Amino acid sequence: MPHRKQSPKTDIPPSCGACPSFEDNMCDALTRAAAGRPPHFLEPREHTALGRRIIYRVGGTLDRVPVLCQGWAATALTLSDGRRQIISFLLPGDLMSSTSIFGLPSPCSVEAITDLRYRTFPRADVREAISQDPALLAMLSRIWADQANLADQVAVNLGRRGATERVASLILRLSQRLQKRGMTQGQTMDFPLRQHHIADAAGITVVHVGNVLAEFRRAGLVEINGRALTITDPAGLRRVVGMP
Amino acid sequence: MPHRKQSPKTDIPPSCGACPSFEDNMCDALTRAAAGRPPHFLEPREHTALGRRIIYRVGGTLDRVPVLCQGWAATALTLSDGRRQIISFLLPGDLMSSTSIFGLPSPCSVEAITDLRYRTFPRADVREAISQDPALLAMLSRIWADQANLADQVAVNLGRRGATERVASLILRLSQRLQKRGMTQGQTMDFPLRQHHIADAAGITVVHVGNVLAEFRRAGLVEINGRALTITDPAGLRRVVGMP
DNA sequence: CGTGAGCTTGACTTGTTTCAACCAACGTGG
DNA sequence: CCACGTTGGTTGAAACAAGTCAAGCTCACG
Repeated sequence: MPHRKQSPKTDIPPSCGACPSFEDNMCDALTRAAAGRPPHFLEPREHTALGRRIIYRVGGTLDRVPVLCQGWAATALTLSDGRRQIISFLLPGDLMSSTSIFGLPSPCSVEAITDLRYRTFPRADVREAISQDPALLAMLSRIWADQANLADQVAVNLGRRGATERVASLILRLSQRLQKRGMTQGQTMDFPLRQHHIADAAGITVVHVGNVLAEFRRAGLVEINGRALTITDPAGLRRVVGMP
Repeated sequence: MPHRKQSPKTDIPPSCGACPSFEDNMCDALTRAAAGRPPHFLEPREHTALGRRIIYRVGGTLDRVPVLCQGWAATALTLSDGRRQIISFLLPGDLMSSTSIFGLPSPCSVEAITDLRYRTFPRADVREAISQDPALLAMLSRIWADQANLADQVAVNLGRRGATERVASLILRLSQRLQKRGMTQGQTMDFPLRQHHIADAAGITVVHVGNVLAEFRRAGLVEINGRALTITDPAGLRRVVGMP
């Protein structure tokens, strides 16, 4: 049979620490919250996953709270006829399922884009830590608010903007989030997304994504080489989405 | 100058109690949480607002937590060039701004559709009640999960469905939410939305909304008379959104 | 070397927007 | 009371954005 292997030559380095440090990194916060507690309280479990794999299915409940440490993932929803919408991209340091904290069913599936490394914390411990530590609750509320904010932006994008605006805003938003994590080199960043990821996130077809990106390249706005993306004209790109 | 009056012949009845009782009604929950507490703890303030008025602006912070008791409102985001996206419709019993609980800036504006009655609770008290009562925290988490769920559905709708599907799913979702509140009479419900509200929520133009609704009427799916909407063929409408 | 995943390009079709005119209902102010 | 302006809805024709279909390309893998 033809090649079914998912991600051939990858070796995932061991242990956290690759998890970038930034405001509201749950991995950091929970690890710190475990200090001075009984031995196995909040003890994380380490996991890895291959690219393109579905990690959590929609509607499922988890008894551990997962935090992404390395690699890119996406949360998505698929209609019965196969149409797919990517709700958000998960970057290192992101909580992978906020509903898991309260044992509620997940509203969307989580899928690996690249090979991943992630940790899971026992739900009961997380819940206890949150209800005892006001700072943790405040952080959780900031994460919630952030997600709501993002969801609202996604809604305006999908509902009220054209294809070029959507793709531009997607790239800009990713760039900002990566910058916060110190994962950019100047205007260049690691960019493992295939065009079909962009299509499913922007709510347009793969073919059209190709056209839009080609247009951007011709206009000297962005440059994509292999798995790296460079924003050659940040101001121009921002002008595309109407944010001068 | 011509008539600037907003809602001519409305009289808003006094006091809560119109607030429908259903799972996760914050108004109820907070009122119950105030029982057996010092006199002014969690004491609500009553408010009214006229239809079409903006109640809270995007980016603002509130020191009181608002809960809608009567009437319909919408949360919306407007682009600099005037394009508008309605994120969600607020129905009686809904928390009007979940970020207000933690004093975080609102990601969207809140606008009255009909004349409204709503109550606000002091933020500090709400926060204290939540951190002391696990049941309240659990309820908040359910509300938040519900909103995330809704946001995800909105994203699929806007990103991956056509106009007719979007409008149908909008009507169905509203009908379900009203049913939960006991605000429907059979398949008929009070429906104060104008076509431009539907347009801004579904991410299409007013003209096109008119076309889609006319098509629904011709197909015998829904009937709109004045301010009442009847789903004449629920199964048929569900079939439109691909949910048999 | 063969295969499949991913990207590019072009021609054609479809869905949605835009523009425009028109009507009905309603309040308002002369 | 009537004439007027506004809001909300309806309809049709033309313009446009995006989708679909199809072919050809590269490249990494097995």
